[in-house]
Amino acid sequence: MIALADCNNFYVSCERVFRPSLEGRPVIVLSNNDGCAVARSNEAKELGISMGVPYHQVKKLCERNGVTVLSSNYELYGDMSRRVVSVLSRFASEMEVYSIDESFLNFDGVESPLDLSRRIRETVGRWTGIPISIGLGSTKTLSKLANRLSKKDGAGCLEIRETDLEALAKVEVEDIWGVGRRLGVRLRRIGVRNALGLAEAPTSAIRSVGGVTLERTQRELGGLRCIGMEEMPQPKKNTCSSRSFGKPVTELEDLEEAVANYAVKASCKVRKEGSLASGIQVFLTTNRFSENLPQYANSRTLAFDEPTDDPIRIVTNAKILLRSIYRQGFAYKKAGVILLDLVSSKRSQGLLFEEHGSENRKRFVRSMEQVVATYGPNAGFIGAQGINRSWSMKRESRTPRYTTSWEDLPVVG
DNA sequence: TCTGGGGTCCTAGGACCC
DNA sequence: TCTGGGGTCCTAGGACCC
Repeated sequence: MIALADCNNFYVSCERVFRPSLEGRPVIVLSNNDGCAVARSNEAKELGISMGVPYHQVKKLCERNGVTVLSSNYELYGDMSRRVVSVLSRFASEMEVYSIDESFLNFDGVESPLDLSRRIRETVGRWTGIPISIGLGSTKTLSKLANRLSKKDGAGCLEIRETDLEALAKVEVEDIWGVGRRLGVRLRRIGVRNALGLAEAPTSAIRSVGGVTLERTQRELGGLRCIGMEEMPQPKKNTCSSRSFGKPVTELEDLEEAVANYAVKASCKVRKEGSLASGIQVFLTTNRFSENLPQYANSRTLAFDEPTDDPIRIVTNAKILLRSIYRQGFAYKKAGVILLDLVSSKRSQGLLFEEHGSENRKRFVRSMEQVVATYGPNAGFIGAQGINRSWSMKRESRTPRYTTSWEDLPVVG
């Protein structure tokens, strides 16, 4: 038996832990740049605010109905996620942290999975303040399905069997894990409308619609395990840092500043993972929604002569790539840096003739990191990152970092 | 006016090899 | 007149996930 533990309306629930007055009221959390609604309380869902809707489309609705609108606070959500994971890990010998708000737990051999689930749900709620739902099934896909059904009927914990045809028929085809909008359309075209339909369709038809991936999903619905548990997070193959700008950017100098910042951020990520990047890609794009404005998007890639995590080298190359794709006369909306083909720093092959002074450079980077860790990001940065940062994103109503910053600790009494 | 960010996997097609 | 067969590797694009 596999269990999927999923936090309810996760970002909203995190906010409510520290602002209990938001309980029972409509709340939404916006994506970066205050762009879209990415988390909604049940009350907000009832108002008809859909997942991913651009905020400007529902702004009036929110004001009319007294919806509390918050910018996203990823420091808080990341920390709350770690807490939930640490509680969950007490209850299962094998577990896979699947996303910031979901974990799979292996319940093979557990005598009464439903009882255990109820206990876990209660403990997580009491120890972290986060409400969760748990779905049970013989495969990952079925546990996801059970989880969805449990949220629908408010049970909190629910088990599904592949033989329970009635339950399978309740799940719309595009709500199945692994079936998105596109495949949903194509499946409906061949008469598959829900999970039962997918489970019972001829395999050859499923394969021609969605290849081996969809065939796997079909077998999982039938109770055959095709997707294994991954206890250890696999090392990343690429890492990306990108942001939309708070307002359109036209000047190369501003773009260079922004791209330098993304490059530094991406280089920090790979250093933390113990990886080195073999290549780098820089991309930029105008606002694709502004149909009446001239559009331009481009990207360019280059390979390093040896894998690296050196921020100065990465920034230098990022700027070279940016200049090669920048065109004057466009209002840019977004840019980003992707570090490609990451390899473990332990297994990396160096150049035959080592660059002189590279040890010093490494020591320098480490010292810089310590300075920033101790005194904050403004205590030391590369000149190319700029000081004004007029392009930086909007984040108008972020709550304090209650659990990760001394200045933001909540005060009791 | 305003529309997120960060990932993975699979497939088809082209370039190239002998 | 007749124009092979069997591979690998890379990339772009499309699908999905949260």
